[in-house]
Amino acid sequence: MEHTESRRTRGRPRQFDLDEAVAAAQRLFHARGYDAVSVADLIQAIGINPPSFYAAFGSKADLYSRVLDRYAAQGAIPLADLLSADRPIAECLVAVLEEAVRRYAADPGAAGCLVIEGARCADREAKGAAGAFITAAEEAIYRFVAARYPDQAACIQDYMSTVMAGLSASARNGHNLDRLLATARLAGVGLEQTFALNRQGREK
Amino acid sequence: MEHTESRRTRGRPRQFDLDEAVAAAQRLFHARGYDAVSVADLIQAIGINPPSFYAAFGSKADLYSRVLDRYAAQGAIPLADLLSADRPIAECLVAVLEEAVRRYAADPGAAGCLVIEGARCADREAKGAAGAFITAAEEAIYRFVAARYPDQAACIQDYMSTVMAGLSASARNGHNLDRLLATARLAGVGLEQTFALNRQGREK
DNA sequence: ATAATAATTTACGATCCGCTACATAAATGG
DNA sequence: CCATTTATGTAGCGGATCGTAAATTATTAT
Repeated sequence: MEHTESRRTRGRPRQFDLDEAVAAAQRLFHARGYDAVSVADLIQAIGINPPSFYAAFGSKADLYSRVLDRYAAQGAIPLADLLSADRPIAECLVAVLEEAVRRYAADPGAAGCLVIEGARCADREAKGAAGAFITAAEEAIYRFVAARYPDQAACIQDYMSTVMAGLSASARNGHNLDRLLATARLAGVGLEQTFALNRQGREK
Repeated sequence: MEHTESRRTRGRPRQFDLDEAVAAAQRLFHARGYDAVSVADLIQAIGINPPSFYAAFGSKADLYSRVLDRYAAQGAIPLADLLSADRPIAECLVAVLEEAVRRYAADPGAAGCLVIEGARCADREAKGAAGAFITAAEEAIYRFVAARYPDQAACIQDYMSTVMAGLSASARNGHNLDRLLATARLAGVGLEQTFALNRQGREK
């Protein structure tokens, strides 16, 4: 009926929608963080019983991994677009910060970054899964900067990571979009000056 | 013998040192965060049994409150000193960031800020206790800036909170002192330019 | 119809959690 | 010496949590 892909398989059909379940889990994880969400919470939110949960997802960490994939495919910051622009580097990086902030503040019930906050959990597996996404983003930023300013790339990568972690935390602490944007732009001053000075140095 | 204050009280004397116990709890809370430390962990680290724990501290949250007091008295950033200096505002604020970073990176086994990280926990009571310290620090920064630049104070307060949360997170993520210091100084550029521009505006 | 497959429901076992009851030990006050 | 007070150790209760075993139900294949 609903599934276009993979025509009728053998046994009893699943009575809940997989993507809806992952979406419900995503809302929970985003709102409370990985550790604070119990399997019981997930089961209740999805509306199924434990055996269905474990049969469908394997474990809480595996489900979280699916949530991250879903997020990457739908809600994540389009780093590739923002960084491939032919604008000045600092402008691109500030655009990343601003775009991040818009997402962090979009849902007051699930403030901050799903990935950054998820990486702070105690579970090794979930931490690794979220950490992989973070590492990928950091490497994208590194490569983007290193293409033109190899010496600055490492330090800018650290700076971007730190600022985004801070912005995510502040979003969780109730800062609204305007406050977060102001903070992000203030953080952008350091970026602008870094590359402005660098350009001066080259022109000398 | 050991206690100079309050000569011998009535009943059986306590067989463990209160401050040592609080110190052990502080190490645990700082290393793992509030939520990830169980009462069983604390009891084991202190070397006592549950009844002694509850008799002495009341609850995990109460003990955490004691830990925060101990931290404020010993390990916290001396905001009053750093901000009362007659140096330029931006310099003072950068000094705060640098001093913070030194503490965040001091113990690799307990990286980041005890208070900032503690405020992220799920327990309402502990969150409130840590939050009070954060609010006090934020207000100190606000007042310091507002004394000379009332219009900028709120935004600078947000910025400082965000950067410090980010630095604490990066410390937890393994950034060493040098990397953190570089990040803090880059964050300082935004502060310097804010007040440099402001001064220009006045002189016009 | 019967077998095979897979999801669902109910129920439960194992573990850990925070916390306390109870009896005991070690000190002081009369 | 006895009462009082306070801390300690053992043992365990009630609850939550994760995960699974067993029987049941719904669907497809032959």
